[in-house]
Amino acid sequence: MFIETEGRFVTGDTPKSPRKRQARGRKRMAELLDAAAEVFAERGFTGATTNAIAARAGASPGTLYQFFENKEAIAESLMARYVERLREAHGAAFAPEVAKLPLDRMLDRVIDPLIAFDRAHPAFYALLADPDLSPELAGAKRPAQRVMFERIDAILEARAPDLPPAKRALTAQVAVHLFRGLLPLVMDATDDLPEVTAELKRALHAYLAPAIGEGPPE
Amino acid sequence: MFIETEGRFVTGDTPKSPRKRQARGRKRMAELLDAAAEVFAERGFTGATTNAIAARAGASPGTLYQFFENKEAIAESLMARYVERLREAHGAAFAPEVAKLPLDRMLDRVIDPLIAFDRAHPAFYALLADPDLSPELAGAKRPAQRVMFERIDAILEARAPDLPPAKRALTAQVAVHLFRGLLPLVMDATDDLPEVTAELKRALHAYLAPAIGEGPPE
DNA sequence: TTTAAATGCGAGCAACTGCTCGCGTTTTCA
DNA sequence: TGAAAACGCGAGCAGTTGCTCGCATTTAAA
Repeated sequence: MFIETEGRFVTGDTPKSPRKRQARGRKRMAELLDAAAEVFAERGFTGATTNAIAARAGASPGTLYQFFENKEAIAESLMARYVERLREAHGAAFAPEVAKLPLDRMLDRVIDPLIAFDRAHPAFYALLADPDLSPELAGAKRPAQRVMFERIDAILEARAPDLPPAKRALTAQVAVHLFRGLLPLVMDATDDLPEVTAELKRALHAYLAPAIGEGPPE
Repeated sequence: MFIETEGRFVTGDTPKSPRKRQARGRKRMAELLDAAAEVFAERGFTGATTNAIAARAGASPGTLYQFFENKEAIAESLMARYVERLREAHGAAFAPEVAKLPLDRMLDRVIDPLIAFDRAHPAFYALLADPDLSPELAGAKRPAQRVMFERIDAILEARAPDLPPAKRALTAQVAVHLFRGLLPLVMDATDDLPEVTAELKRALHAYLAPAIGEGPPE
């Protein structure tokens, strides 16, 4: 029926019978993903070694490959986990009511949790920012990009219903990239995080205000 | 006295005697850098193979390593070359007079050549965007970042002399990152390049206008 | 012309890395 | 309880990659 961890279908091939994971096995997978997050955050995707990930999790390479087809699959699973956590943790930031807030309030509600998430999960940022894996891991990155894009697009639709969809999509994409452009500053910030955050909001506010207005739509 | 291609000094060690390059040798170096630019653009830094670079230049690995200490040095030389070209080609975009233009004109003068340069030199973008090499190649990336930062900072100083230096530096850095954030869209754009460019300018205009005003300082 | 330095080659080394395979242990389930 | 399945190990394979080394050729200087 289905395959765990994004199993892929090969032409003319029935999907491999899904392996029945025991509680112990699922725990190991989680541990391996935790370890992978650490190593990816430290060395990036290409710099990370599957042996190192296994060792970090206190497991052997053989064990790792019992749960993940290959290195790429590890990153994919990790990204899937992040996307899931992002949805559940910050779906509230994009609740319908948010679209009715004044622009500055809205930005607070959207930006603050996102920054907190990125800073709490450096591997998420490392994988997203790494262009090496674009061809192979595009499939893993895309959902994460989608999450942000779609929700911002939805907010824009609520705020500026008259904006043509193409223009709205462009605006949403630009907004996402503006945010991501400042992420390096946000990630490196220490004492000056509040200032950098304020500047990020200022930039987004300035860009979005002409398109959707300062206040809520009447 | 000095060492070619960013020779480094090791503690308690006299710099290696600089090698006297012949015209033939300098030409080979240029060819190798051209080849490196192609391969870096196609595969990124880690994905690029020194053997592939040598082959692309019609040279052997041994020849390559006669001119470059190691793979990292290739990227460093290439970045140095780009920084030099950037300075000479677009120094005009940052001429003193530019600071006296209205903001939108100023952005045209600064942004258009930068976009043209980035699109003409994909390896430049590939190396700048690649986070893998951050630790090792930070030294090679920094000058490139500096070029943009310092000049924008200079413009800001001319336009808003009353802005505290710390605040001005932050604004300049944010502006650079906003630009870089939209670079992926700019690089991938085909038909819609004009729209993306316009959006980039819109964003920068909106962010900078409050700080330095629409028109030239009186 | 002589000679030392610069250029050039390419087989191949040493190290690394993703991943496998054989085998032993633990858990599930009938 | 017994077998099948899941879990676990780690030595090590196969492939890759940055880089070297011995040697040949070309060029610059004396």
